Amino acid sequence: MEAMIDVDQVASLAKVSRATVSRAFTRPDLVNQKTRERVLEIANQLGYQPNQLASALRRGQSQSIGLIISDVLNPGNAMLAKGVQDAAAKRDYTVFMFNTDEDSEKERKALESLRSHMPQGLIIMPTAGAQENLKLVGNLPVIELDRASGLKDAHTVMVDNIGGSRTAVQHLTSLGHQRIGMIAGSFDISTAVERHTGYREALLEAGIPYRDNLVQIGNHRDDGGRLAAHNLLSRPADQRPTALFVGNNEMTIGAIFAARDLGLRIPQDLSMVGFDDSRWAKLLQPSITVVAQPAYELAYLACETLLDRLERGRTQHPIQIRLATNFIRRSSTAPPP
Amino acid sequence: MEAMIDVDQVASLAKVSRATVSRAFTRPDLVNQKTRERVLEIANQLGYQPNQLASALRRGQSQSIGLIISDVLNPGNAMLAKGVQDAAAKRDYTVFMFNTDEDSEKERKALESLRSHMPQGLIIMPTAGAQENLKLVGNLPVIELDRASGLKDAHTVMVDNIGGSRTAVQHLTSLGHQRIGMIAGSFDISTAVERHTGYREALLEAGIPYRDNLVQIGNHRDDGGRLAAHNLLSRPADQRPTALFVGNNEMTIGAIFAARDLGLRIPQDLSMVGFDDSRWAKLLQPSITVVAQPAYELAYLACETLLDRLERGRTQHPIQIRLATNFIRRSSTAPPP
DNA sequence: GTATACTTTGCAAACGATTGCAACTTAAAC
DNA sequence: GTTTAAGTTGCAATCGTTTGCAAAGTATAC
Repeated sequence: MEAMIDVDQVASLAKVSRATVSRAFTRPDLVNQKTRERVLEIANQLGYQPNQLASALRRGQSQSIGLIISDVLNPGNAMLAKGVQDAAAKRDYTVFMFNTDEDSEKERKALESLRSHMPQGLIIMPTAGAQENLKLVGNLPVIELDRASGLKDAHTVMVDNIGGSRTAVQHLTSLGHQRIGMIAGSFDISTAVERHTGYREALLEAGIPYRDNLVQIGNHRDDGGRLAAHNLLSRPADQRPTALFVGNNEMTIGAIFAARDLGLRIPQDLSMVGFDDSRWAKLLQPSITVVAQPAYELAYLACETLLDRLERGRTQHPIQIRLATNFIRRSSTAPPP
Repeated sequence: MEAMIDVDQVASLAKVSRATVSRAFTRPDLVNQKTRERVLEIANQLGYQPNQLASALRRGQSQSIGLIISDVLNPGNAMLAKGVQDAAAKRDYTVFMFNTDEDSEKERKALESLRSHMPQGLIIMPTAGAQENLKLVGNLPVIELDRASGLKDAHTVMVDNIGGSRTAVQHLTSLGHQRIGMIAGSFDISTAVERHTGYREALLEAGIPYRDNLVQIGNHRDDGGRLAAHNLLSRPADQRPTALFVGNNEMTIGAIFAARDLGLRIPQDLSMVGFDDSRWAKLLQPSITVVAQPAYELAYLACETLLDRLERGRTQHPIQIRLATNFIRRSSTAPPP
């Protein structure tokens, strides 16, 4: 940064004290209209801007928040990042973003790094190790986004995973499917558990017995989805599921590849519903039926909630918000063969 | 943040001065081995971590950099963000990220906001207004990523757009195409100009006259691509291009939709090559031939270059790096009908 | 023993803002 | 005119570090 200009330079040019300059910026009501204009004018000419670092240090408010997500490369997460950024920017906060890649150790490092920057709050998509890791940040206001760490009294902003899954599976049962497979995420993540619960509930509701061997756990990435789908789909035709419900977007890609590998046509031979909408879901032929999440709104809301909490003070009870999902029927589902 | 522990608390418990505690962390060589261990031990017990704000203020080094990209929702940009983040994290810098959405006004605001946080450097994917906006940050070390603002002596890290486009169009001409259309980005962005240049060069090389009416300018988004493609593809068969080269990933989506709208089969009726690889390009049937960019490496390199420059001091001459693109032939190209 | 060099420590002044307090100015009330 | 209140300003301490400088301690050489 070039030779920074500080309050004193503005002050001396405006022939006032350092204090008055500061107040001209932060407490307009406390300084005479005329003086204030003069100060602002000079500050502007000099290109003066208060040093956020110094200000933050003195006031104990950094005007920034932390954002920890699993991986911006996942479009859903990118959406979350954007939502948080936009909401923060609107209220003049800046955000420090970190990626964990689903790795608790990276999460810990991120939290350590974050801590020293004195954020005023944190929005986090917790990894499996978050309960432990979050101790690091003491009583920093935290909002858990998209999933829950399991921490008691946590503030959470999530979607209705159970309801979303149930709708998806209801759609399949109502088409007449009986053998519906699921590719779930690993159960140390709350969303995976909830989506699986929704699947069970919908089956129950339709009077279809739940069968363990129709559920495969994947690693949340496409290769995991492909493996899991292979496992389910390479069974003899009378045991093979006629429909697949996949727990997240990346694994859905894997499942599609698996179906192609095995020469199964969607939706004639196999119906498919994924969780999370995406660019390609709409673009593929057939386009993929999905449970869409309001990711942007979710993140925006989480951030607003956090900032409200910061500015208006603590709330008594933990805030727990659930947003509804949106079922989008496309062309990847049909009655069973 | 909970009641923060500061140097003084550690100091008094360790029975040393504030200065020694500080040095135990930052200048290990200047403090006695034994003392140092004791201090660190106590600091650890207390969960002490130096306040980055205070440290940054005193040292005049914030240990952070700014990152301004156009839109993290674009997977290519998300990749850039990730690359920068990873490179920065590895060297203990944190990054402030802002999105401009290609809007110069947002860019200006981002720069203002950034400035007050005293970053030590900036990596920016400049908008059309960047030349003007960048004046705001004085002589802050800047690296332009992915495209050039046009500023004299700027440091840039970009891909070989001309070469990449040329290869793509050469591929088309070698298949026998004569009427090759292009959907270009708007020419106030350097990449759009360069990609168009590559297109011209390849045509020239193949002895095919350049025709202005085969080039359409799109708005970089899918709707722009769709519109532009409609314009080119709805011409009578003997004037309609038999192949399309599209200047970025989003517009390629639009072009694909347009082809579908018009009932043109890819690649039988129309060959298509896009710039930028993506999830869906591989997934679609037919899969799309593309010019892939090493986005992650590009960003990683840009960040390392910036940090080197910060730590090793100014370089004499502006750094200008070009990385090669990677042509990936898939199934969307074939000889003309 | 003293002189010399080298480690190791502490003191106190920065960094650039904000803010409680007190002093001063001006206007209003009587 | 004096008293009182409200509106403006400045002084100086403070936020939590880092660091130049000098003092103190320790080791080595003579």
